[in-house]
Amino acid sequence: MSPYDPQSIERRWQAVWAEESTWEVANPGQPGFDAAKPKAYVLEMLPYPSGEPHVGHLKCYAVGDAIAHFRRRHGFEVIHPMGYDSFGLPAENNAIKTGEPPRVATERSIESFRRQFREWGVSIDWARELATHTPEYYRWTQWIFLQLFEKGLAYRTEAPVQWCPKDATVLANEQVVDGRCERCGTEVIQRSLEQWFFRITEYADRLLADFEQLESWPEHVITMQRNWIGRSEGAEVVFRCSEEEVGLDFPVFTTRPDTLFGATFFVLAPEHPELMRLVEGTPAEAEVREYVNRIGRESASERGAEDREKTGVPLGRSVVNPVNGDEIPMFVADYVLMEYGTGAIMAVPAHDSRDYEFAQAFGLPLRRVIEGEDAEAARDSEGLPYPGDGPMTGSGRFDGKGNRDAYEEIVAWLAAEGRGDSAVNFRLRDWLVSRQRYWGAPIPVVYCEGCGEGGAPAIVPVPAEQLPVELPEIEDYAPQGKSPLAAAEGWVATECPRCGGPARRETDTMDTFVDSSWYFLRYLDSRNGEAAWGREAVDHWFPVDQYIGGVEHAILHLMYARFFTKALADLDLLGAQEPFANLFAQGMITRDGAKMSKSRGNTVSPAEYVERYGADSARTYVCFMGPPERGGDWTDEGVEGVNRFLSRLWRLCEEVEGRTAPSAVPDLGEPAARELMAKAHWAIEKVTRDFQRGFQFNTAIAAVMELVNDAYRLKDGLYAELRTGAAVRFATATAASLIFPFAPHLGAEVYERLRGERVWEQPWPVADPELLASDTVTLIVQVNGKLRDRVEAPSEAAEEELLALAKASEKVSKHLEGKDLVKEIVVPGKLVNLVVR
RNA sequence: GCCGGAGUGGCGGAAUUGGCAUACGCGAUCGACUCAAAAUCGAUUGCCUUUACAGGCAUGUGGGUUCAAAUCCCACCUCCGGCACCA
Repeated sequence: MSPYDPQSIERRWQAVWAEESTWEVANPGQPGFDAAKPKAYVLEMLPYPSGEPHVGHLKCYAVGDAIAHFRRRHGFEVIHPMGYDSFGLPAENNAIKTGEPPRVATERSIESFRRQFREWGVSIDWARELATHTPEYYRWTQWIFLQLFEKGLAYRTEAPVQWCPKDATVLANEQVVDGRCERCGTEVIQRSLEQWFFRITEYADRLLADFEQLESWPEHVITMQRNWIGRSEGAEVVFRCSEEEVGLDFPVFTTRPDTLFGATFFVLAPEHPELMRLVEGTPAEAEVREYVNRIGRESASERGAEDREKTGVPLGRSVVNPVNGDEIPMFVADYVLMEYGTGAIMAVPAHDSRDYEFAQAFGLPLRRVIEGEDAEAARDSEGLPYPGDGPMTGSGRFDGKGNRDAYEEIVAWLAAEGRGDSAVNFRLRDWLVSRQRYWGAPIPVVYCEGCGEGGAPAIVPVPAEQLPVELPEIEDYAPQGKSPLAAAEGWVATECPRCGGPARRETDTMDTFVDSSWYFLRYLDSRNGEAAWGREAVDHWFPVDQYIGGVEHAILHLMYARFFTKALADLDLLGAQEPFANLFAQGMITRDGAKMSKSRGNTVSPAEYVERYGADSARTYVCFMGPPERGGDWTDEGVEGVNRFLSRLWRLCEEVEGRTAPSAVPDLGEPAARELMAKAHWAIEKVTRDFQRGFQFNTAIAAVMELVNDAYRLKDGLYAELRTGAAVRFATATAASLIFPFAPHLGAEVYERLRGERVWEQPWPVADPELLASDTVTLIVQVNGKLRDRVEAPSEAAEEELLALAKASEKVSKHLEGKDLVKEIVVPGKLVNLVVR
């Protein structure tokens, strides 16, 4: 008997799958396309190729591959492609440090990922492979940009933006975490720059509403996106700064129009565009200017600090409260944010904690307009600020009404007067997509003086037939506040496609999240040189039936991809509104309880384990560690345990092959054989159910382990007879069949040896209900809910019979003596509970 | 502060959704094989009392519903994740 040698088994099957292109599927209209088969699009998030794959990748693709195999064997035509998200900052930063062109490092890394995915035995349709940094791909990224531009969904404007001084680039709001750059951790500063945006805010309502259309997404991912979009309902109300002063209208957004009568002052954000106009030439000007400059120099995290004192400067101006005509003083203060609402607020210190703090600091009056539960206390300023509900007070004709009712009436009244209206506000900002970096897809527009008007050059899109706008080779990748592309003079200077005159290329590139917002469409027709995709292919395969990836992309990538899908559907380029019907968010693997990082030195290299124990052990282990949606701590002992199980299956196979006949039919008359057969069918049932109920792979694998353990325990007694030995062969082949989605190489090997067939071509086994049902049941007999005895009973027995058997037990009757039987509960085939007093 | 998720052995975690709590794996202890080790195989492994038979107590805490609760209800505690001066 030879020992389990994963290396040779795995090499053998990988060669078969590569030679036979086993996992390639045809598109509609292509030879080999089977229209009768239902389709399943199984997709894992594409990797960012940097260095070598890590355990997170192993887990993601192990989970995804198990699902793909499971669906295939349920009769689905499974499309399971792979690609690389190969543009991005790390490759470029590496280039700045080492001088090695990003393309070279990236392609080396892709080669390593590709090789390892093959070594892991992942069932990928390699004919569809793509990389986002190739001109064949980014040509279409640029084409999509132009489609959005034509629709007005891509636009260029000057805006205050988040700027990372270290990476010398603008960041999307989503890439700023705690006021720091998500990538390098440097504190972000605010700058005002001309930038390209995608109008994702136009889709805010649909992005919220269409959660309904999703089949199965983790609740917390939906919640995170919902929080991020941050829809709030309220009213926009106009406060006017009188003609005698400056004659300007200041709209504010409020979620509490019911507190309008309580507004005692008014605050503008330091970035508010009308701010300087209000104080120009007044005594307040110098102080306001100094305040604004000081705030401008502060970082986002300083400004957002938790226990920050309220600061501000009075403007010496006032606005009129439209509900009561009161003149209230204006301030500038940094607790008001320009990015949210209108950058101006009405301050109601009696009912808002932030306004309250500011009022305390500046000695401003409070005005209570909603009584709390305790009307007595409401007379003085006890319990303020009060955020709750109650009857109105100090609000003219609304006094005495509930504040919720007053809310509606006040909004209606303002609308009738033309001083306000109900309004909805979102936290979501438009998506800033331009980056002043080299390693990305160039934005396909040129600036033409000749076509421009009034001195400003015109933005002229590059015509689709001239795409791609290829990224030029450059020598210096270091950013100098503008894109390194700006230095490639020969590339920047071009011809205007509209007038033929001299023009200059846009030197910014696109955020890599743009590349990954549509790759799942390109897979469906990745060799198409005429279009981004053929409509027939997309209509057949799209949307993705099962998407798998880390939670770290719960907001950014997933929301951008949803936005793209909707925008492309609106352009009639595809038929679906949502890209991912089902989402599975895998948990993170840690080592020694901590996140893996190079600096901590606790990284796990999958290649090392694949070499030592085989890909099957490594893959099965990451699925067995715990529920895959949760994280887990990697231990070497754990991998060894799984390896032990697989080699036990291997030894069982070797033994069974030599000691049983392939054609023998298991004898169900022999109790041990029957027990083992029943166990095999129980395992089929269990694994199938665990798959269907949210990919509970840990328990599915445990069931196969149990089956193998039982086969091991019973085998020696069964080999004696040909017909009973057949049960061991059956159990072993079944175990191979069930473990195949996790350990495909060994699964295929064992199955082929015992059955002479390729396991992936076999339908998923179905449990025989007759074998699952047993002749006898073990009756659990309880007295007053406490376990007293276990009694064997025929499974067909009637209720009275079961009761009689239960009472006949010696242990039970002991507890019944001298007591009244109050109630008898019989759960058929399971349990008898006798209630006594 | 708001929203979401979770608390079960020494550890990762099971429990057919109200019916034998702790499957499976790790770790630990003992034994077989061996000159020895590795590998493998077998046994034990929630806590307490008991030589044993047996009994009692255990699913974060306290209460409730029920013949029966890890599971349902109420209150509380703790941990993790997301958002947060968002008007």
